[in-house]
Amino acid sequence: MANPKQANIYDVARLAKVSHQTVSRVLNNNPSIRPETKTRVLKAMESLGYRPSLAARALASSRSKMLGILSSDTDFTGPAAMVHHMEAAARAQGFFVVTVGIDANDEESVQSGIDHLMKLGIEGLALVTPQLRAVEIARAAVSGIPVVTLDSMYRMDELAVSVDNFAGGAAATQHLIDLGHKNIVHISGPQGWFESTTRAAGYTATMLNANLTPQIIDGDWQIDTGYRIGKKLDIDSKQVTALFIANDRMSLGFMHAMRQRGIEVPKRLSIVGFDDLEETAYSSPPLTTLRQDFKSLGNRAMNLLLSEISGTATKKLDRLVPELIQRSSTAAPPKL
Amino acid sequence: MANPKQANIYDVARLAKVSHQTVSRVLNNNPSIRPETKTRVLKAMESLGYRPSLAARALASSRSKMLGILSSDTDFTGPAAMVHHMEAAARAQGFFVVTVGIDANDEESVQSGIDHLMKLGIEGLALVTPQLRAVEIARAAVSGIPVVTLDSMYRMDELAVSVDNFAGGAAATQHLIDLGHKNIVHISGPQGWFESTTRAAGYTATMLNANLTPQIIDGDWQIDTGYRIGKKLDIDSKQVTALFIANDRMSLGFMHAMRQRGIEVPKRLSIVGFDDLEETAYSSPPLTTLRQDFKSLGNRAMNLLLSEISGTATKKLDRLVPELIQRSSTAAPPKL
DNA sequence: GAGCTCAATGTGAACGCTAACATTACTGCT
DNA sequence: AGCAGTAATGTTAGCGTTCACATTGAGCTC
Repeated sequence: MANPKQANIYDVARLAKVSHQTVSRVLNNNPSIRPETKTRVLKAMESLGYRPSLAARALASSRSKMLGILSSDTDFTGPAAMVHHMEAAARAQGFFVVTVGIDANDEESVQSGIDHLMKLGIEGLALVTPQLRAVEIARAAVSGIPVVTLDSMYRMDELAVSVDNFAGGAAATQHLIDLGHKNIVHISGPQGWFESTTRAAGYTATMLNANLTPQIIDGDWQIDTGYRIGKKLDIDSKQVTALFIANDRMSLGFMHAMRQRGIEVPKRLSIVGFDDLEETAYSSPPLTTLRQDFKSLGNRAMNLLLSEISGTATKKLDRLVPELIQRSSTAAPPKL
Repeated sequence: MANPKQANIYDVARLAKVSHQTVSRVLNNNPSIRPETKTRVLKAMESLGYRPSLAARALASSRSKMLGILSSDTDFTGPAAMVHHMEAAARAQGFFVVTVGIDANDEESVQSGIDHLMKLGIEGLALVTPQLRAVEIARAAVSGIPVVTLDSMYRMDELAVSVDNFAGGAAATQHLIDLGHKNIVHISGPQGWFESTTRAAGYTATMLNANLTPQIIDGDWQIDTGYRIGKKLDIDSKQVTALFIANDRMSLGFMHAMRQRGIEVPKRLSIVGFDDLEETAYSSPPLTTLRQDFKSLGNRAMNLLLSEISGTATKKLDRLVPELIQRSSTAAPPKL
């Protein structure tokens, strides 16, 4: 209970009647230590309430055990879940994670976030910033440590875990085509996001492949944007019967507009979202969407990074395919 | 561009033709340094690309510049937003934040999370874990550094920033009473959460004050629980006309059940939620709820913690009152 | 112009660990 | 018995800062 002063490695050594180096060996699980000695040292540590100083260790070994995560849009469920699971995975291996939230559209913010992390002497960095520009800045500012990107497809020679957004976009579109829809509109995410362009590309390719004409409306992920587009979209004269909307939040806003306009989903209009937010199963109607496994994404990314740090890396890229969750916002098209 | 070896304080000193201590003084903004000397040193740093070693500084000064956040339910918007803004506030003052995500219902998880942070030598800790038990464990395991709690009301002599959940619960209830409702049911959060009990207390007090009978159904924050309660709640024979539901997610689930049962909100039943999730404005119908300002909450908590660390603390407690956001899920009761 | 003060800077040690090399004490072999 | 070889442990020297104290020299007083 006494806490006059944190014990150091010498205090432990003295109590265990060994040299401080032996204590250090116990600390680092050096195999050439007699089990008997080891337990003696362990006991001494215990009785002194010894805690190794990370700072001293970092200074002497120049390994900080620190990892950085640069994350934008941390308030959203997806990034938050990824970051959360990355932290857990890192902690399981004794690493500390400093997460820095940035505004990915503000280069200054990205740069200062990176600087902050570099000051720390991180051993690895994870980028949870889908915006192209932010990734570029980060890559340029960082050298000498491995960098893993999540949810992006920037350069294939780097470490990356990505969702196969192309496949997701294609699956969404194909699902609607299979139901018999021909006039399918896509509301995309903002420019400059990997997810946006890739989902849109999956949509476009699938439409063309079925001899249908792609029609894309630019969105920006915001729920309100989905709502506003929904309010003014000319559905009848264009005979639109289905939409693939690039994320669930816009879909929720869009469906709200449909309710207000008295347009029935899925009777008149089918809708497919993307993300599988939790509330999406409880919306009116429950939304057909593509599920992303953020937990797995985070875990894989962190393990990639850790294995690169420890030099045991085998593969450098990992990719997850989103899964189509079919609910009641999609049905066969109406006869027009 | 060369990067043979990170320059240290002696390299800078040599180049600037001063002693290493003078460099250190420049680093720490010591006032007793001649401006002329200072710029010379600064220039030397610049040209060497010097970066002070945090580890060495921590070792020598025993100040780590590290802060810990212990956070449960990090995937949810509220905690995620708080953590995010706390990090930003800390970074603005040169601190590094390590956020550890825990399962607050698993004592083991709480304990190991704390241990992890203590190893780091954090200078302060923030608890974003509303569960009573987790806060207790944390308080017990930590000594010698300031601890701030968010969103809780554990011990009034500690640092804490809390939402006045009592006032929030009371406001929600009063709003329904003002509309003319008498038979108002409350669906609460889970046992063991500060928010749960306090919101329920605000409800109960307000009901009693109006000579009405409180009726509480136990919930657990989950959207599905709201749905299931909604599916089976006996509304007619009990002549329930309004509910105050302890959070928005349960409200969303509940309203979904109402739609399925063909019970109109707010015509037949008024509903008030709590949190003001973003999607809540776009639900069917848009939900009347109580808004919590997570950004402000996070900022205030961090500033409280930082001022305590630097010894400039003035006040120890801060409290925010949630704001009633009136939308279309509440109206006057029907004539039954 | 000797002595004093104070501002500006320098010196050496300490922080708690790891790295690299040194020493000890067994074991087994001839 | 003597010696090599090796398993187990010890010794010394940094790592890059800050801290406490020492030194220098210019400006002032009398």
